[in-house]
Amino acid sequence: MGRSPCCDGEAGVKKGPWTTEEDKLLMDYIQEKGHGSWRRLPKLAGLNRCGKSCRLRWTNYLRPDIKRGRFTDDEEKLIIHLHSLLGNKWSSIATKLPGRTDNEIKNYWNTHLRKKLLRMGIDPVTHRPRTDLSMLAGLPGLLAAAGNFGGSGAGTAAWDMNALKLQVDVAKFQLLQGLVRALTTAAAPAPAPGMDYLMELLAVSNGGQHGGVDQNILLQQCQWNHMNNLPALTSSAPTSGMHNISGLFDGFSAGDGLSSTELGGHGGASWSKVTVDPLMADDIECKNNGGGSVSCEQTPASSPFDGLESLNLMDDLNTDGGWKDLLEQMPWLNTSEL
DNA sequence: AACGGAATCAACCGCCCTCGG
DNA sequence: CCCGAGGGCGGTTGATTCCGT
Repeated sequence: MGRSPCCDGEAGVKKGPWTTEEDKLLMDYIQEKGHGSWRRLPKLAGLNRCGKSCRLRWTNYLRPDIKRGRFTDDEEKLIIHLHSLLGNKWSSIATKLPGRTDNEIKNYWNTHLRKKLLRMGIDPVTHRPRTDLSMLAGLPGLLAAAGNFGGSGAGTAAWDMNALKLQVDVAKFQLLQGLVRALTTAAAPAPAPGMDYLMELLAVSNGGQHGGVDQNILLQQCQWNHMNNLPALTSSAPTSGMHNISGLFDGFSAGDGLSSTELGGHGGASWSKVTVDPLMADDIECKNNGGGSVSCEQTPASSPFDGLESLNLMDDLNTDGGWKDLLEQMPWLNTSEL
């Protein structure tokens, strides 16, 4: 089809920043007569601008229902979540944030959120850990060196917190999270061997300090009982928007750098193949099969997001013999749910 | 105080889609 | 069905502001 002829060949049409006089002319005209045809509007309103420029100025700046000022935490989380589902569909995302324009959201994403995710080790395109799985190769060695995993109870050997801090990244964090979840639900002898150590690693990887993560919250998040402790990834009604979605982040926003989107949205989904889709809002059915085994069914064929959040931890584990070896030291651990 | 680089965001560009003739 | 006008969208630019040195 080619380019629109709009604004082409209109020599002498003004470009650049709008003056207050121009703003007033545009506001007055639209408020009195509506915008009608954008192409004809500039002439009728007495503006030396192209229609497209007028439309942009109105929709992104002059419209009376535009909300100004900082994005709230809830808005920020909603944008991240919607972006994980919709990608760069800024106009679609904007429809879920009343008063915000697609341009504003796009700018905010590019200047703040994208960088924030990158800093957290999350790929802003895929919303998954920037997983260079080769990085994981060293972890079993780390574990072996640091603690006495296969043997008698929690590891007690001295280990270098700072070295671990450097080496345990977000991807590892998620695998560790998986292990902890498995540990908490398997029919393990009590106390679960290695549990303390893994919790310690998680704390380190999440902030370098024991207090980096509320371990009770983490434990809750990791437990696998009837899936009741999973965040409310879906609801059976058209999502109540902010409320429902912000629930995904409960308990994980306290300045630790990782929200439960990362913990629950990715980690959780990776276990259960739950499709995280508040827009489609399909029901999910989970069945407790006993013995820590839970099966879930969802994903209507029509969902455009089928499989979007699916990721099989076992694939990751199988790519690395070291992890296999590690798991073999925990024979009581049922990995079938991974 | 001056400077330079980084961050911000309004505005523009160009492609795509829809719809009516 | 074809074509073109009009509008919408996502990507990019560049002027301005902020911030560290």
